[in-house]
Amino acid sequence: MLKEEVSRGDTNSWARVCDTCRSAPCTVYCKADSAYLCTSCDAQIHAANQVASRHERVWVCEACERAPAAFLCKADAASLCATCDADIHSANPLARRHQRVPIMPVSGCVYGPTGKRMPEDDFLVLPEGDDQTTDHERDEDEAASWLLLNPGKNSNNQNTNGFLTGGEVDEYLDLFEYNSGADNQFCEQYNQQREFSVPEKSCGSDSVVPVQCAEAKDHQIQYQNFLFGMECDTKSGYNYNTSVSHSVSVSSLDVSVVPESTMSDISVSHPRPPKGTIDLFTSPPMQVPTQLSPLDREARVMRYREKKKTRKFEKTIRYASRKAYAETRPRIKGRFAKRTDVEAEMDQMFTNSLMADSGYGIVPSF
DNA sequence: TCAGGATTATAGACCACATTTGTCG
DNA sequence: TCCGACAAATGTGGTCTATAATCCT
Repeated sequence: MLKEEVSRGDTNSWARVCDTCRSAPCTVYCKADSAYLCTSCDAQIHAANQVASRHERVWVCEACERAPAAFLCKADAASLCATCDADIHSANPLARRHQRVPIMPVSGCVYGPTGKRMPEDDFLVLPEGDDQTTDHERDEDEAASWLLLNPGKNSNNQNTNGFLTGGEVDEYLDLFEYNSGADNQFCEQYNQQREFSVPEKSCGSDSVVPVQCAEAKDHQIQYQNFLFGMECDTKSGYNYNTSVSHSVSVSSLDVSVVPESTMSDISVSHPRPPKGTIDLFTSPPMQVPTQLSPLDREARVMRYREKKKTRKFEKTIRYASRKAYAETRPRIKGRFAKRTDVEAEMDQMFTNSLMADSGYGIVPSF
C-alpha cells in the first residue's frame, strides 16, 4: 500500500495522509477499503450509499497517527493503537492505571455534528451533521453524547438498573467498569455487535442518541467484559489482550475511599462493593436513552458543563484511616512535622506574640 | 513577526508516622 | 499450621518549588 507522508501544519511529520485526497491528514481507517481517510473524504465516500456506509472504520491513533486506534484511554482522552498504548501505558505505574477501553469499529457516520473527532466518538455513534458548527454547538453535542451515559438524577434518583443511583459518582467516566459477570460471552457478543450497522437516521427527535438501544447495550457489555480480562481473537483482527484489563484502574479517575476491611476482597477479579458505596458491580449498567424535552436537555447540558469545569483526576484513597491521620497530623508549611517540632513552633509563636502584644519579654509558663 | 518579561498552570518533592506487609523463630 | 514479635515498606495531605505554557508589550 502506497502511503505518502507529509508534514503539514501542526500535524507531526509522521502523520499519515489521506489515501484519497493525499493532502489532509487521515483521521480514520476503513477496514473494508484498507484505506486511511481524512474526515471529509471519509464522509464523502461512506455517505455515498448504504453499502459504503456499512464499512467499519476506526480512528487513527492520536499518538503516532499512523495506525488504527485500538484503545481509548479515558485519562488521556486519547485513542491509541496497540503499540502506542503499550508504550505509553507501560511507562510508569500511574500510566498503567489509566483506564482504557477497546475501540470498536463503527459504521455509518462516525463523526459528531462538527465533523470533529471527540473521544466519546470511539464508542458512540453520533448523528451526521454540519462541519460548520461552532464551538458552542460542539460543546452541546459533546454534552449530549454524555447524556446518553447519564441516567438522570432528576428521576428521583431511581435508576432501574441501579447504576449511579443517587450518588455523586462521576457522570462522564467509568461507565464501563465494574462488571461482574458474563465473562465468556465477549467474543460472541462482539461478533454480534459487529453485524450491526448504525441506523442512518437518528432515533431521537433531538438527534442526541442515534444508537439503537440494543446495540448500545451490546457495546456496554462488551467493554465491561473486556475490562475483566476476556481475550478474543476476532476476524476483525482486533485482538484485545488480557493484560490491558488487568492494568485498568478500578478508579484512577475518581476519588473513592476504599474501606480497609475490604481491601483484600477488592483485589480479586470480581470484587464486591463495600457497604455504603454505590453498587456498580452487580447492576446491568446500560442506561436506556429516553426522549428528552428541550428544557430537560438544556438542564442536563448545563449540568454537564458545570461538572466539566470542576472535574479533576484524583487519586484513589486506599486507606481511609491513613487519610484521617494525615488530615489531623501537624504540619509546617504543608509538610508533616514532628509533634515536638510543632510544639516548639507553637511555643515560639506564642512567645513572639506575647512579646509583640505586651512589649515585655514575658516567658510563658505552662 | 519575533523577543523577552510577566503571569498562570501543572507536576513532583517533601515531611512524620500509623498502618500494613513480610519474615522469622 | 498457627501465633507473636519485629523490621521494613507503604500511604496519606498541604505547601513549596521548578518547570512549562500562555499572555502581553
